[in-house]
Amino acid sequence: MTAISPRRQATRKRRRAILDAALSCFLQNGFEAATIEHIRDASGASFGSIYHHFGSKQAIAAALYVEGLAKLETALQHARQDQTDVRAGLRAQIQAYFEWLEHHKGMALFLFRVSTADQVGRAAEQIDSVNYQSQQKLSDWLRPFVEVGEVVRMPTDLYDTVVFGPCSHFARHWLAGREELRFEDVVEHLSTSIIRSLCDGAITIP
Amino acid sequence: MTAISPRRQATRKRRRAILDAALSCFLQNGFEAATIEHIRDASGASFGSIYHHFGSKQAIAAALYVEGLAKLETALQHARQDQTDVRAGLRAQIQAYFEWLEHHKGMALFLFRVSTADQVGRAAEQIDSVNYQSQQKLSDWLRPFVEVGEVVRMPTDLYDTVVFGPCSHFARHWLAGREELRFEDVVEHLSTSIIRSLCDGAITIP
Amino acid sequence: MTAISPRRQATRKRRRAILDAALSCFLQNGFEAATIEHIRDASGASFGSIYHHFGSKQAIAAALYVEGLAKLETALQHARQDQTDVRAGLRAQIQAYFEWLEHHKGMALFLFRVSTADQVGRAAEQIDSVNYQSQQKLSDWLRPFVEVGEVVRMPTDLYDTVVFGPCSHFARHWLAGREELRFEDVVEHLSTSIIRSLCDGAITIP
Amino acid sequence: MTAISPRRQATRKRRRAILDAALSCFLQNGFEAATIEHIRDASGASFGSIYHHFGSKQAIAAALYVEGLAKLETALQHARQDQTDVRAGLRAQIQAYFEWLEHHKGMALFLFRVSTADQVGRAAEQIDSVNYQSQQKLSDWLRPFVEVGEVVRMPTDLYDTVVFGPCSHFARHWLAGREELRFEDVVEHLSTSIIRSLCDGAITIP
DNA sequence: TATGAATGAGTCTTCATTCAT
DNA sequence: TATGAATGAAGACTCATTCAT
Repeated sequence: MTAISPRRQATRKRRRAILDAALSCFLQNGFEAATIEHIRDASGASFGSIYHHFGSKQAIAAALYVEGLAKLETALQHARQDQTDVRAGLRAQIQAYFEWLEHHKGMALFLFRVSTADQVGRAAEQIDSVNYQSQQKLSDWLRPFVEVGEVVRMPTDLYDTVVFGPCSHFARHWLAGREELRFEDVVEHLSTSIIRSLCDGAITIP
Repeated sequence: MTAISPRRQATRKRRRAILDAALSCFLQNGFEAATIEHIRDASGASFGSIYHHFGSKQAIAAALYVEGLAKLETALQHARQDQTDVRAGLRAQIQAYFEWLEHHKGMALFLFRVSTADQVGRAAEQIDSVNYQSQQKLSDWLRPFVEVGEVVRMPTDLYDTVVFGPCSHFARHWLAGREELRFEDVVEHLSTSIIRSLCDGAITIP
Repeated sequence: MTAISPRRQATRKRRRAILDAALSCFLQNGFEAATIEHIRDASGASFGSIYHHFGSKQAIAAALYVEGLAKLETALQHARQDQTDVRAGLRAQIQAYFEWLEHHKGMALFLFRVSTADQVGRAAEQIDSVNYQSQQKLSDWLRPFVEVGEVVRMPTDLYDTVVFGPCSHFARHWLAGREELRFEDVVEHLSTSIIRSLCDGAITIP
Repeated sequence: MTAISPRRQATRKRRRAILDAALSCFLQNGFEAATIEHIRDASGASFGSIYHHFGSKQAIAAALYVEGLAKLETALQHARQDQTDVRAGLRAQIQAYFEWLEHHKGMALFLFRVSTADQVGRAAEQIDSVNYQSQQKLSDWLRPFVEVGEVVRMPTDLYDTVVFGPCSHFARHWLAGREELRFEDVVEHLSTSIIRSLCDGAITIP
């Protein structure tokens, strides 16, 4: 529909190339160890071009982070969509979470690293905001089930903790290569465990 | 009892001062951004002295990490000790975990950062090992309860995930200043939730 | 009279905008620190446009310098014009000098800076020439008075020194914000002082 | 008397070498064009050493400026010392001024450049202060003569302007190679002119 | 053991200028 | 004429580490 000028098109490609190269470089040896020169070589762009588009190394990482988290969030959103059964919905989200991780290992590793990084600096607010929104979406989806008593009531913030706490904990170890369990088993066990922690014993409407 | 020579005493003090200064510096702007010069200024030691005692910046961080994790592990061990009731035992550990965090915020933050850092380098093995042992101790404590059917049976690795996944997830956010819930409430809710996920529905010997 | 094509008109406006923006930028942090990008942002022109009109950063500064010095020279010329009394004439020039400075602080500061700059480069000759002409005009105006003995005879070059040396010296300090004297007082004192140094004791035709 | 440790001695030499090299480099093509690498090559110090001792390129220039101005000030002080006759005293100072310039052309040029520079930044206060003190010393010396009516009374700040305004004005041109007058003549003419502007017509005690 | 001057490879970033559209 | 993406050489500055005293 919307015609995109070839100029714009080229710009977009450049940004993409830089982001991809940067992710690869950051994963190789970490953010600090990655140099703009590496990114330049990997992306085919020039120093000037990189700075023209992003302004700083930090900014590249931030852009990458926001993009990655948005994609993960989208995957979760898809899994949640149209789920009318809590248990099935939770299971679907957990499965989607691990599937996304499996298919985007690099980005996933990057997300974990950045989220605990000490040097997000200027980008911190932006990142906090994305995190917060993500948390909200889960609790929004759960609310109706809480209202009808199918899910235990607790402070809103904690739903994210209870659902994705175990998932991310395991994922960190797994991405670091410290786990060798079969993926399906983990999804199965954690789903069961998480569902139990949220739904069992909740007042069920008879 | 053991008489400590004043020489040894002084050495110990120096090391302590350097470690404390280093932790403070690492927390300020992160490991990479912290410079030996900052640590020197904060500790009162000289370049030479710092290198005499630790040999490298990495080594300071490693020493700090091992020390911190050991202390946390000790706290958990204390909480587990002599607990014969699973639920009470789990609750005690979770409470101990959060209490320790509350009293050692700086160190806790540092531990989280290092554990996901991309540049642990030489210290990686050491760190992995400490992590692994910590995981084992929890599952060792749980085993008897699993045997008697009070706790759900699942792959050994996952107990750590199910118990400390939610705790650490919340703790990360809390340490980053993104949470404002009362501490007791969190312990209460998470304990209940975790216990439910592990114990409820398990075959209880009548 | 002369009809100016709208094309020309636009061009002139652009040049003006760029020059004004450039002066402002140069004053902000100095010639070196000012970037074409700053000038672009301040002028509303694009990189390409700026280079189309001026060709280089140096050239912008040179254009600005020549324009400024010409204006100052014009002001002095006006003050000199038709003055048949040395003392009144000197006083008028000194007053004109300070008045111009007061009304063109930015440009004045810029002129001082460029005139002592170490990097005038290509524009050096042009600048020297303008300076030289200015010096000549003063001594030309003084010559008749020297001939009749109303003004002390000294090497031609020194008249500029004796008259504008004190003025510019004070002006530098004043523009740098290091002086708080009332303007009229300074003009008064310096005029008196300068006139005395040039005229008193000169052989007056009875 | 005071024994200086060889360590201190070496440090002093290093600083000296760096300052000398820097002055030479700054004069070559100006402050901006001079690179730390040039200074390193010219001084024999390393990058690190230069930064260890001065911290920044700016700081080197500032140190150089303060040192230079202090030396000039000392020369003037010497000239003033024990002068009980205003005219002789003024003449001595003016002569000292030009002699110092002649023997320290490089430093003199540097002083002029820095004093009108636009990028003194952090060092600005320090420089202002030195300038101010220099001004004060002249007016302090003149005060007694003003009191007895041998020198015209005017705002304190203006004495510096009236005396050194013409001198520095001429010196700038001369250092820039735009003047070819014999030195003694200039001193002679300017002294006479300045003395006349300050002393003639002043109420002389009969 | 303590001190702090010295080292120098390595980084990020800047910026005047060009040129295809 | 206008635009702004691209270029890439160049430079200031950093910092872990060493070592003579």
